[in-house]
Amino acid sequence: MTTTVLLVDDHPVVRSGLRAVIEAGDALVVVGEAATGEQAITLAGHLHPDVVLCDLRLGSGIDGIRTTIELRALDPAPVVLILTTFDRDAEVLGAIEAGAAGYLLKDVDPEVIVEGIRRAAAGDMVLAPDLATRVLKGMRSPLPKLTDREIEVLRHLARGATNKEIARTLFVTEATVKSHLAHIFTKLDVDSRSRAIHVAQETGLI
Amino acid sequence: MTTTVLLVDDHPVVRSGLRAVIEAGDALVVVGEAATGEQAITLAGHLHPDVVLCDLRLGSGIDGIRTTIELRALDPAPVVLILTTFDRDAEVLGAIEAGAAGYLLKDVDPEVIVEGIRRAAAGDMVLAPDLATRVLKGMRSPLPKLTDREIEVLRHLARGATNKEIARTLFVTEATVKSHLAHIFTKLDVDSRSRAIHVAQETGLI
DNA sequence: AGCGGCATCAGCCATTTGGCTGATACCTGA
DNA sequence: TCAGGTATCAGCCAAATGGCTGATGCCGCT
Repeated sequence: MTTTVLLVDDHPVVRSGLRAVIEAGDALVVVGEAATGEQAITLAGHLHPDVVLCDLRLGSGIDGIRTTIELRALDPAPVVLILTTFDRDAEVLGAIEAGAAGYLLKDVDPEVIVEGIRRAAAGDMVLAPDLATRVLKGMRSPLPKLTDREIEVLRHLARGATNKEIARTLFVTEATVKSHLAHIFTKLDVDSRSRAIHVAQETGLI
Repeated sequence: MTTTVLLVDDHPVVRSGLRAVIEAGDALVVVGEAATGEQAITLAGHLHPDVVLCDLRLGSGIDGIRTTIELRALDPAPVVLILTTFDRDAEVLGAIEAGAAGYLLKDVDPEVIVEGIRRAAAGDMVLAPDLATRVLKGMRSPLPKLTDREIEVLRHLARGATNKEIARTLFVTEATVKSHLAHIFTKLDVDSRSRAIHVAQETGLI
């Protein structure tokens, strides 16, 4: 019984590499490739692959998490395995919550990827070893929930804007910006804008 | 006359993909693969490839620019073609200054990569279209040269450290840290730590 | 109708940060 | 030997930042 796989990655080169790696064995067969999340959803609806191997970052369109959610809503729902370069906490959790069966880092050896797909197809949870603890850690101290406005302020912060500049851009007073910042600092458990930026980038909040 | 190519990328999957893409035609042959810059330099010294296709980000070891410099110091020196996902100004310039014959973005189609290698091997300069203007723009305002100490301070800055913390870590007084920061700010043409962090990240300084 | 969350704003005050000027010491290369 | 770059430190001062307390209006949910 061969397992069918759909590849989703915005880089043609990576797709070629995955295809080469996956088809080197004979238990897996790549039935399709998609460059965007939208394409992946359409293709999966037609091809009914057993497993979808999906990059988290998909360029301009919808991201891997959104794609995962849509894929899992299909009937029959494919097993979704997330593949990515970075191991940001927020994204690990996001992917798992979205219904992904696991999470592989791109810098692992081919056989690990193949083995991951095999195990995911069998219904196992697949996590890169150094990620398992991270996920658990994340479970213990769930990501702080920032409001949309706070995220917006955070983005300006990360671009190096001063309170005054942020205030001007958002058409509010500096007092308001300071208020948002105070909340952000509390939620992120930091006490300076620099560290807030750092934490936000670390956890993938922005 | 076939052109020999050495692949340098820390992701096995990407190497597989590049190999598949490159060897699809018959004008190019991949003679080796390296996962790190150090490995690339050693291999290039033995294999004497015509072209080295090198990722800018190589994980933990030396980066693509450093690798380029070392490769260009070999005799005979291979043509170095930089491949990467991001089009950061600093890195474009850095790579060109380091002697790279060009710069390709990873998200292009296979044939563009093959064509790029062919042209680089022929002695052409290869720049992704949307990068040419960027390079020229960058030429006008060359990258500021920071000292080692300043880079060190900048890293701590980017991790959100206060002046006091940086001072403690580096075993100097706060006055010294402030002095370094003043120089950094002047060189980066900014006036706040947040913006310094942003510029440093944008330009790939850290 | 009331409660909680959110976005908005204000004032006060201590700390941090950044601009400026200037000094010492070391090292390297002309 | 001298100039220039680097790293180190100091003091002064203005501006930005962060902590605190508190207030208003809006919206959605119960």
